[in-house]
Amino acid sequence: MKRNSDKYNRIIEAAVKVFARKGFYNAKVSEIAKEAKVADGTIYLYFQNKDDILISLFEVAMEKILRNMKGRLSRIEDPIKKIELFAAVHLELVEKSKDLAEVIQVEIRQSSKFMKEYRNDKFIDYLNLIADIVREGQAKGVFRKDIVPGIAKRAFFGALDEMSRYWVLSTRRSYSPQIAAEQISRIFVTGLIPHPDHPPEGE
Amino acid sequence: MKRNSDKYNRIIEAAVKVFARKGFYNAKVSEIAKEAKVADGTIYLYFQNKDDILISLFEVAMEKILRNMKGRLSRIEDPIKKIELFAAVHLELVEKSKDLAEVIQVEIRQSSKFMKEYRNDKFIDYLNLIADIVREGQAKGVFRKDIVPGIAKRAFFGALDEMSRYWVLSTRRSYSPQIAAEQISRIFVTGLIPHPDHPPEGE
Amino acid sequence: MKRNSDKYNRIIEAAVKVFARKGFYNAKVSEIAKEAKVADGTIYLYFQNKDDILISLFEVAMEKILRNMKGRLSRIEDPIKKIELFAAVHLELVEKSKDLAEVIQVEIRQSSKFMKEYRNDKFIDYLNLIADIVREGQAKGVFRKDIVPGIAKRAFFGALDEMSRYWVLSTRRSYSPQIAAEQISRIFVTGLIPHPDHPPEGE
Amino acid sequence: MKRNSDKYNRIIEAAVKVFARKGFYNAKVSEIAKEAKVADGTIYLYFQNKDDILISLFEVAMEKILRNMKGRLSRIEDPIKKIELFAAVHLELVEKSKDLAEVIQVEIRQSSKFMKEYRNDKFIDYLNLIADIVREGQAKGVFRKDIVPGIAKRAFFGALDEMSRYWVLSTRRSYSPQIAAEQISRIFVTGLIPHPDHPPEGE
DNA sequence: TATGAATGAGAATTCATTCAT
DNA sequence: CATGAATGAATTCTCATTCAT
Repeated sequence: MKRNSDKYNRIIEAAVKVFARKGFYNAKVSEIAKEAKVADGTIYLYFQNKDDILISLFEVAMEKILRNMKGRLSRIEDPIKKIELFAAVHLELVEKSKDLAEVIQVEIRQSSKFMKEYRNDKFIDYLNLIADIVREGQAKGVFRKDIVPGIAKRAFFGALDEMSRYWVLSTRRSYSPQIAAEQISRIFVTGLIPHPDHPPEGE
Repeated sequence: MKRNSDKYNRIIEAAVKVFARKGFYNAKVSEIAKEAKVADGTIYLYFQNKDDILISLFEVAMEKILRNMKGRLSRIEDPIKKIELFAAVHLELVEKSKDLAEVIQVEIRQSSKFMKEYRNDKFIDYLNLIADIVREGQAKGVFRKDIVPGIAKRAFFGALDEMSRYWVLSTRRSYSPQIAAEQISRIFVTGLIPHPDHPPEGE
Repeated sequence: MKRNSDKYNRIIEAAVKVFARKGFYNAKVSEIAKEAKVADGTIYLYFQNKDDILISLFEVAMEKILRNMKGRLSRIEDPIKKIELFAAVHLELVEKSKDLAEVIQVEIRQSSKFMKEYRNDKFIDYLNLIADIVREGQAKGVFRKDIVPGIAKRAFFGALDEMSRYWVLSTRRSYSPQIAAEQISRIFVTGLIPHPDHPPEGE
Repeated sequence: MKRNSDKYNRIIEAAVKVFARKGFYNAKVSEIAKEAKVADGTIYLYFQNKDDILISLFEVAMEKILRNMKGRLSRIEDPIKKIELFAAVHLELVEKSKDLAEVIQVEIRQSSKFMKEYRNDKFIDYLNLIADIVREGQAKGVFRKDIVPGIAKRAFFGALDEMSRYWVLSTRRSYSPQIAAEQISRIFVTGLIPHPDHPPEGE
């Protein structure tokens, strides 16, 4: 419904704030309404129910994130640089949109309800960007062929995601997104073992 | 509370099942009681409230997991083998205790409520097992020194954890725990780039 | 809360009936809702909780009683007649509003909870109407000066109140409010001992 | 059951404390048990249920109070002195046994439940001690005959009782029991109007 | 479209009472 | 007699959702 209305977006934005603050189950619809400066009932003109707010919020956000990431990746050739870019962009985004990151991280995943009943295509697409990079690297002979892209994508995403969770849930933050991104992509690209062809960067 | 009785454990086990099936917020205390074959009120002789069931469950489980993992790691010297073992043991455990894994994954680690309000020492200890391996490897000159253990531990754990989430939340399972563990530790140890000293697949 | 609606008053009136019938602790909120013909939840739009219903009920009633009593007393000069009037009005009110009287009598007083935690200003004001009459009488030389108004007010109110309790809690009623009021004020004004200047009234 | 057992009395005494502290409805049987240093179940060997504790407590106490008051009154001839004695003894007792007084006052006498359902003979006997004094005074020509003893007894008791309530529920206490007793009996005996034969203050 | 008062289903928790030991 | 772990009925209050205005 009316996805472009001003109120639709206000409600989404309000929901991001409230869900991040309270968590999905402890957030009240009336609180979102208040934050969005609309009446409680108005929310039900734009969303079917509370669940639908969360799902819509997620889809709208992932749509944007996905488009952005695709665009940025398309301008690069080197699979290694793509991996590095993915990490950097992902963690910057988390850094810039803390509330949104928290909701996506915590609330969407938490609801086994959603993850089980709801086919999370956008998220799968996002993961597959990584698998595509890996496959591309393998085709180009840059990446080793004994790594399964379907596992590598989860491993790489999981690594970034755990870093995000740490930022999102703890108040302090020991490492900058740049450093974290660089470290994580370095581990993935060259591994923990010293690599003759790839001496550590910047040293 | 009187932890002597077997009722305490029966309730914990019932809670694992019910939380895994329904999620924390959709699980009813009376359902846990029924599953544990005790009266509703009995639960409150052993736990302060619903939250306390979840937290206790987590602590009891992490205690055991932590002790087991420590024991297994202590019998190995080689940091590379330790990384491989960690991955294998972690994923086997998830495989063996699906319900428990799901509850820990989804309901506790993903819960803003619990992760924000409650100091999760056991989990931190678990993560630090990884940091310790990395540090040890660096000290022995086996691992590169430009990797920050505090980031590596999260990256490695996150990779395993995302793999688990996939198993736990999807019904099908494309890869065996053994293969996943082996792949993930390979990526971490040697990276995506072909490594002259470490040809693929243990040859 | 929105006191404009007639629902507020309907709930108060329903609560008076139900509390009188069952007592505060044995009254169910759902019963009050039913009696007021509103949904259970509606009560919580107008009152914070069950306690608040009782307190609000009390304040609303005392407000009215206090205003009425003040108005009636202000039209009289003679302190003796004021004492007589107070007794008459108080007991008539009890007679006319049995349920309300019972709730005020029994439920509010009973709750040590309420009487201890809740500063019962309206009731104190009501008592002080009596102290004022006594003081006025002493100033005018009509009442003896060796009586402490702060004790006399409690003695007089207590006498009326015990009479009320008797009516409210027993089903039968041996004496009319008029006779009781007249007897009690007579005792207070002239005492038990035959008084030369004040021969018994009406004989 | 076993009214003379040590435990019976310990439970009664514990109940007095707990009911005074929390009120009947907010008092927990287990709390009484704890205070009495017996097991929860033991209470049910001596009392049928929670109500029965309150009623028994009341009967035991009234029995004693009644016997004491009767004994003291029987040693005096003058009805005026008897009135004075009654007031003094009643208020002293309240003073000495605060908890007990509060429970009788607030929890029993103010309880619709108990006062409606339960025929309160001991209390009626106590009130009738006053009626008897009045009647005796009237027979001896000391008290005026136009006062109805059945009303006077409630008025006098109510006056004392309101004074007690004040002490019991407020923490401070403005007047000593002696002064209050003396004032209240003075009002009852001679009234508010200056009385030629009875100048103030016992002269 | 927008409102927000009203609804009422639903669930956690308490605690008097029981009964096996 | 005494215990206290276990029971489960019972009730307040919340909050997503509706619908008359």
